[in-house]
Amino acid sequence: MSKVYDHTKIEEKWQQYWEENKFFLKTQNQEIKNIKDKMYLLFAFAYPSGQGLHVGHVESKTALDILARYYRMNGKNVFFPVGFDAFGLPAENYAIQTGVPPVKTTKNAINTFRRQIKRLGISYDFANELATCHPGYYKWTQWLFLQLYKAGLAYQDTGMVNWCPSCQTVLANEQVVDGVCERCDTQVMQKEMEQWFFKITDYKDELIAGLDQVDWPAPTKAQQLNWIGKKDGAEVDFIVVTQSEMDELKDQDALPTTSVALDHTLDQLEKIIKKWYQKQLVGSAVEVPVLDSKVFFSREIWQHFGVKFRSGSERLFRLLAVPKIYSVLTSPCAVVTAREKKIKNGVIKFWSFEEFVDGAVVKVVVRELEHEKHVYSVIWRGENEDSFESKRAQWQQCHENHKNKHKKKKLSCACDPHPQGINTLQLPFLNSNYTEKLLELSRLLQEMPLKPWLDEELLQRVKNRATARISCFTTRLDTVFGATFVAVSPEKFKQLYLLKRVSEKRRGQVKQYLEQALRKTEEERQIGEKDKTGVDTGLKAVNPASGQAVPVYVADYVLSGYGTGAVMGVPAHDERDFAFAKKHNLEIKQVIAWEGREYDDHVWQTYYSDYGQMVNSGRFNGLDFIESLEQLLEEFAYALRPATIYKLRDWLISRQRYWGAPIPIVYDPEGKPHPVKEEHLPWELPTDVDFKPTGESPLKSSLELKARTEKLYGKGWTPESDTMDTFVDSSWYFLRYVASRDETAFSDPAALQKWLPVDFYMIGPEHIVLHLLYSRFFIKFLRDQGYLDFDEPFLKMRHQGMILGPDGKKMSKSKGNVITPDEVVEKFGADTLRMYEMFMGPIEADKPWDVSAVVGIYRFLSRVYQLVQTWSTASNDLEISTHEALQRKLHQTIKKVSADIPALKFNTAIAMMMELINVWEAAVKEETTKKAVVKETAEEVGSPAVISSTDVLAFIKILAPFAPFMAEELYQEIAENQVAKKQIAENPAQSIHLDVWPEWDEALALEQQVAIPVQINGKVRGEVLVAHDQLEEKEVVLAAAKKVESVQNYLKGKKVVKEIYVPGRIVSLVIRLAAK
RNA sequence: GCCGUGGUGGCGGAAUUGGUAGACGCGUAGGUCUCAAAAACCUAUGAGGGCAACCUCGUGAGAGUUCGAUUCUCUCCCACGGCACCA
Repeated sequence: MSKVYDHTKIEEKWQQYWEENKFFLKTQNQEIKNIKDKMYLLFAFAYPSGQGLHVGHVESKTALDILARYYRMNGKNVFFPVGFDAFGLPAENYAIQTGVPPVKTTKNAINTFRRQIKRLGISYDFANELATCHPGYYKWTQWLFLQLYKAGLAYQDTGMVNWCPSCQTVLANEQVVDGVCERCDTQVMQKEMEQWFFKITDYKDELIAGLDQVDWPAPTKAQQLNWIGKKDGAEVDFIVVTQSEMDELKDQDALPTTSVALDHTLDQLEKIIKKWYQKQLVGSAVEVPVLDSKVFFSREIWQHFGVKFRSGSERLFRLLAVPKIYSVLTSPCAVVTAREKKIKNGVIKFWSFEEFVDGAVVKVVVRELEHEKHVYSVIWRGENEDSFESKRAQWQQCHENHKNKHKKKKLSCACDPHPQGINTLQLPFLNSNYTEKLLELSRLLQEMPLKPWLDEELLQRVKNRATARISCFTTRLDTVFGATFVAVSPEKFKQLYLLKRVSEKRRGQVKQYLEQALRKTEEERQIGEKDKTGVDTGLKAVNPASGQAVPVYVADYVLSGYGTGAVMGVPAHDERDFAFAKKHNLEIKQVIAWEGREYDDHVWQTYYSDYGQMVNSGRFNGLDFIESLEQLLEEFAYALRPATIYKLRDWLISRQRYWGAPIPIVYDPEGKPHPVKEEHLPWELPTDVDFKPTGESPLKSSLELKARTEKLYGKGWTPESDTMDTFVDSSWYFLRYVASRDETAFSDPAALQKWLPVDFYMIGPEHIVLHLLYSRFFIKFLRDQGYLDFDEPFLKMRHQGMILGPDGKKMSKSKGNVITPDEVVEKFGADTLRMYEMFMGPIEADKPWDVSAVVGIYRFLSRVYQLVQTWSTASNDLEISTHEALQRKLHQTIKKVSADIPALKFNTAIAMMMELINVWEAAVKEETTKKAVVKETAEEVGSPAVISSTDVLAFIKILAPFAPFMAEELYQEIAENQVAKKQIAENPAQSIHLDVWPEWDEALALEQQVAIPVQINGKVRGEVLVAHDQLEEKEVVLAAAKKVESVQNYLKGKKVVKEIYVPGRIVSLVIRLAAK
C-alpha cells in the first residue's frame, strides 16, 4: 500500500538538498536580459530576539517566499535577500542583567533565526546575508553619517529631550507612547542635553510629493502625510503694550474696537514684500513704511521689490510707523491734535489726526514714548455706512472752517508746518481722487533724499522691538476678530524675554508659574489636560484686526514645539480656548454664525468650531472662511502673512547606549566637534565597557576608545560617546544587500543600477511611519549627493496583519497565548504551517490563531500526498486525461492560482486547490466504482489513472510555492513514472522550484454549460442552462428562460414589462398583472 | 476630538467590484471502520415554517437609488488601529 505522509523526513531531506545545490544563491550571478525581468523582494528587517522566530514572522516571510518562488518559475530574475537588524536594546539589557556581551547573545540569536528560517523552507539568498552590528556594515552607516555631516544635514543642538530613566537613554518623540517608554513602560522625563540631529525637515516637501510616485496602501500614505503634518494658515502679529501704555491710550480714546495697531521691523517688511512678490500680488495695496524722518522709500525701491502701487482708490493708503518716524498725511487738512502727557518714567507725546480717504474715516495716533523710544501708530477706521456718513459730515465741517477755526482752537493742521518741527510731509489739497493723491505722494517721496539703510543703533532698536511682538499661527483666520486673549507657551515666553515687561507687581507670580511649568514634562502637562492653567501677565497685545487690546497669558496648554508657540485665543470658536476663557473669566466674543444655530457662551457646542459666516467683524461680516482669507491678508498685511507649518521635526539620532553604531565624531581639546577621518572607519565599538547604567553613555567608560582617539587625533582629544539610533542602521540596509561584502563602498553602483529600487516590500504596520520616512530621506539625500538615480526606495509595498493568539488577543508571554512556529513544525511540518498561515485570511488582516483549524491543512496535504502516490503507482500512463470535469477544474485552478499569487490572495488560491483535490478524489472514486463492478476487491481494482502526468505535474507546480517540501518530494517521486520522467527531463532543472510555471488552456477551463439564474421581480425563481457558445445570444437565452417550468408558474396571468439579460450572469424579468 | 480600517453562519473567512450570499477550511450532529477510543473517511449543517415540492426572513441599524444592493448614496450605532491640549 501507499506510504504515509511523513513530513519530518521529507522536509529534512529537501532542506539539505536545496542547500547543497545552492539553488537560491545564484540570483546575483545571473545576467538580466531586460530590466523588467528583475524582481527585488524585500522582507522587513527583523531584530533577532532571543526568543526566536514568531508566527508573525512566518506569515510575511512565507508570503514573500511564495512570490519569490512564483516569479522564479515565471522566469524572473529574483533577488530575495535576508539580514538582521542586530543592534538594539534587548541584547544590551540582557548584558546589564547577566554580563554576557551583546555580541555573543546577538550571534546566538541570529543562528537560531537562521536555523528556523531554513527549516521553514524560505528561499532566501543567504549569500548576501548581513547584520547591522558587523563592523563591515556599520562602517558604512558611519560613512553615511559623515556624508550628512559634510552636507550640513547632521548637526548638534541642545534641547529638552525625552529621557527614559530605566533605559538610561534619550528617546525620540515617537518612542514615547502615552508618556511612557515604548520598550520598558517607564515614565519618561525631560532632560536638557547636547544631541545630534539629522535635518530631515529639509526634505519635508519632497517627502510629501514623493508619495504620489509609489504603489502603497492609501492609509499608509495618509499616515505619512499626517506625520509630516503640513498645515496652511496664517501668522498673526500681536503687538505687546504694557498696562500703563494702555491706560494712556484709553485716555486718548484711541483704541476703539476698530482701531489698528501698526508695528514693523525692517526684515519683516522685506519678508512681506517678497511674499507678495512670490505670490504675484503685484498691483495690490501697498504699505509704505517711513523709517525715519529722513529715510523714505522711493517708488523705485518698491519697484525693486517687485511691488506696484495699487491703482484703485478704494483702499486706504496705509502708513507704517517705526521709531522716529511720524506721519505722511494723504489728505491736506487732517485734524491734528498734539498733546503731551507725563507718565512715570517720561513723557508720551501724542499726535493724532483724522482724515478722510475714499470711504473711510481714518484716525492716526502717533505716540512717542521717550523713555522707550517707541512709537505706535493706530489707524482707526469708520466701521459702517452710518459712522462713515457722520464722520464725513464732520470732516466737511472741519474743512469749511479749516483756516480760521483750527487756528482759533490752536489745533494744528497738516497743511501747516509741524509745530514741533518734526518732518511732516504735506500734500497739497487735491480734490481729485485717491489715485492722483497717491501719484503725487510718490512724486514727493522720490524727491526726498535717500539715506542708506538703518545704522547700527537703530537696527538694534528695531530688533529689540521685535521681541515685543507675539506671532500666533492660526488655521482659522476668519475668527481673528474674536481673538480676545493671547496665550503664550512658557518656553516661548522665556524666549521672547517678555518677563522684563511684566509689571513689578505681577512679575513674581508670572515667574513662579513659568518655573513650575517649565519643570513639568510634556507628559505631566497632559495629565491635567482638561485643567487649563495659566497666569495673566498684565501685558496687553493689540489684535490687529479688531484693534482691541487683549490680555496676554502664559499657559502651558500651548505647546512650544508646534507652530509659533503662541496662540490667539478665540474662545468662542475653539474648545480649548473656551475652557481657558471660562476658567479665567475672559471675554467670549462670537464672530462666526451658522444658519439655524444659536450661540450661547455658557455651554460649548461642537458646532462652534464649524465654518460659518463672519459676524462682529467689521466690513468682513457675512463672508465665509474662503472669501475672507485673501481680503484679510490684504487688509491687515502689516500684521498677517500666509504661513505653513509642519509637525515633522528633525531626527534626533543620539542614543546614550552601548549596543549601536558609534557616532564618528571626535572633539578637540576646546570641545569643538570634528568628523572621524574616513580612513579610520569603521570607528569600532569598543569592548572594554561597563554595561551598568550610570546615566552616562557606556562608551565613556572605555579606555581603549579614549586611547584610540588620542593616538589618532592628538592629546586632549575625546571621542563622542553616544551611539546612533538603530533606525539609522535599518533605513539603508536594502542598498547594502546588493553588495553586502563590498569593502570599498557603501554599495556597488552597478548592482544598485541593476536591482534598485525595491520592487516589493512587505512590512508590518508598526513600521509605517518612521522607518519608511527615514529610508526615503536617506534615498533622497544620497540621490542629491549623486550616488543614486531614483527618488523612492520602495515601489510597491503591502503590510501583513498581526497574528493574534487563539483568544483573539495579541500574543504575549504574560497572557500565555503564544504559539511558536517550532511546535507547529514539529507536529504538522513546515508545509502545513506555511499553508495554514496563508489560508487564515487576507494577508493584511489581523487574524486569530485557530488551533484546531491547522489540521484542515494537514488533511489536505495528506490527501494530496495519497492521491499522487496512488497516481504514480497506477500501472497505466495517460498522455492526455479523458476526464472532462477534472480537466476543467484543473485549468480553472491554474488560472486562479496564477492570478491570486501576484495579488497576494493566497487564501483563495489555496481554497481553489482544495476544490480541485475534492474533484480529483471524486473522480478517482467514480472510476474505482466503475472498475469495482467488474472486479471483486479493492486490491484487484488497483488505482485508476484518471489524470495524466502533465496534469499531475501542473498541479504540484502550482502547489510548490505554498508547500515547497511536499511539492519537491512528489516531483522527484513521479519522475519514476515513464511519461513524467520524459517531461521532467525536458527541463534541465533539478528542482521543481526552478522548473517552469504551468500554463492553462482557456478552452479547457471553460464551462460547457452555464446555469443562468432567472429572477422575477428581483427574486431568483429558477435557472436556465445555456451552452457556452450561446451565452451572447440574448433572444435565445430569454426565450429559454421563459420556458423554464418554475418560471412559467410565475408568468401565468402576468405581463412581462421588462426583460434584462446580462450575458453570462443573469436573466431578470419584471412582471405586472396582465391588464384585464 | 481628528485621521484611517472594518462590521457577512457557532468560528476563520469567500463572493468575478451591482447579478444565485455563505466558496474553502474549522467546529458540530449522524454514520462507516473499531471490543473501545483516537485517527481517517462518508453525509448533513444560516434561521424559521412545511410530510414534501417549496415558502418566508437573512450580510451592524434605518432610509434611498435600481429589475436587482454584502457591493453605490445619506444618517446613525459598534469594534479595531494611528495621532492627539497640534491652534
